[in-house]
Amino acid sequence: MEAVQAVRGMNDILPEQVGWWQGIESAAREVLENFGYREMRTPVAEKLELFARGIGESTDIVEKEMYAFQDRNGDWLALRPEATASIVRSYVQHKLHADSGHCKFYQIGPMFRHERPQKGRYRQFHQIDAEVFGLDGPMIDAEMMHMLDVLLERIGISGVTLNINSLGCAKCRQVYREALKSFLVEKGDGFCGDCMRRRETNPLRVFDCKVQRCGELLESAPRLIDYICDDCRAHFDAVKDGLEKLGTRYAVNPRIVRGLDYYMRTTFEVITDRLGSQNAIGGGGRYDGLVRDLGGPDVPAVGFAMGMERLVLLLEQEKGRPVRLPRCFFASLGEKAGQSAFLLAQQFRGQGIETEIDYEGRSLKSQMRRADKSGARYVLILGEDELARREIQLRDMLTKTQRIVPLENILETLLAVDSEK
RNA sequence: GUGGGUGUAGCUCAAUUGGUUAGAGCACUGGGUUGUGGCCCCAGAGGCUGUCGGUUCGAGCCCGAUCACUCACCCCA
Repeated sequence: MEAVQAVRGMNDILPEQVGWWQGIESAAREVLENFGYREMRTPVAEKLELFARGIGESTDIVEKEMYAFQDRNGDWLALRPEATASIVRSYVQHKLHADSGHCKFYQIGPMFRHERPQKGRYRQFHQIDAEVFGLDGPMIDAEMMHMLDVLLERIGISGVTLNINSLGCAKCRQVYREALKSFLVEKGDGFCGDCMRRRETNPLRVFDCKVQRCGELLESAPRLIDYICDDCRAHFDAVKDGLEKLGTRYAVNPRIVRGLDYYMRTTFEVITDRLGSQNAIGGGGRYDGLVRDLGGPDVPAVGFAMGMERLVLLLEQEKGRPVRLPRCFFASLGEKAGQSAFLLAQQFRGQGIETEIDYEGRSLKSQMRRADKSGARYVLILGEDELARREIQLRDMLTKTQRIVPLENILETLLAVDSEK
């Protein structure tokens, strides 16, 4: 009988790793709530149309990476490839914009893209996602990036760089696109095949190219920064000013272009050099037109997403795994003592003391070995002799000291001994 | 979707030019101590060498296919 395997690119997170995940999630909740964000949980599947409209028909995500399928009614659905479209949909559907001036939401959960897996990139992956609706000023852009900085520090990740850029608004970007396009045509066939193709489909993306020659040619390319209109420039300057006042270090990087259609003005990425070619651990930007495009009011918005797998990979490089250890381990000899130990262990757990026990009636030596491996600080040994005398042995595995305690006092004694340490 | 690399015990890896019964370390189980952990010693268990086909007297090793993993491209978190 052949065993069934997990789906390609969709991974189990086993107990020995789950500590990282719990740490990241609790840090994220703490920091985001602290900045006024509230959690929202949307379904993992949506109407296919939502993503097609929200992310952009011509993006790679929509064109070839979506988990799309027909349900039994024949409706086209898709597993969400990112969270923003869903959150916007929910925001519009429940008319949350009626509540107050602005809204801040976050969401933590799995996303799905049918790509070829590699290091730091999987078909089911997890994101921490935050969105703000109703604010068009630069302060929130700066605050959001600052929050990202705070969050990463709280999680315990260092050595990353915040790169920022401005894409301008629809108007100035149009002017720039034309200028860039004619530059690319002028330079002709010096560029790689991919860039030649991008020239027609999405010229801005040439800045993402990793081919060295293309990078060199682009040195003299027109810069978006020089083309953005006065309003956009003022916005960008104010974002940078805000970051400086908040003490958040950043680098202006004109190559931060982002793959989703809806971005405008501020875009940013948090980059690391320790993850191979998947170097972005988080990214986001402003998308003022999207809510309207998805049938809602004309509300400005900013958001970001962080890749949790990539955070875990970084944490693993830096530190040893966090392991959870039981406090107590019950060892017993004989059937009657085993029963008593079993009931005592439940009492301990009832008091919130993490407790493990041998269930199999093994030799004491073997139980001690297991106790040691479990990492428990205290072992409680109950044999027939102790039971007859209404006593129990309390052994401290660290100090290797052992004492006899009356059975009815064991809980209080343990609590007293443990709190001294 | 395209290209490279790798598949041998739970894990990390050996196995001479193709040659008899595929080994080791770690981990696991038991014992050395009638009831006491780590170190040490002894023993045990654990494998269709990813799968299918081919070449050969003979394949873990060579060839083909397939699957999986992995890295990179593309793209992105």
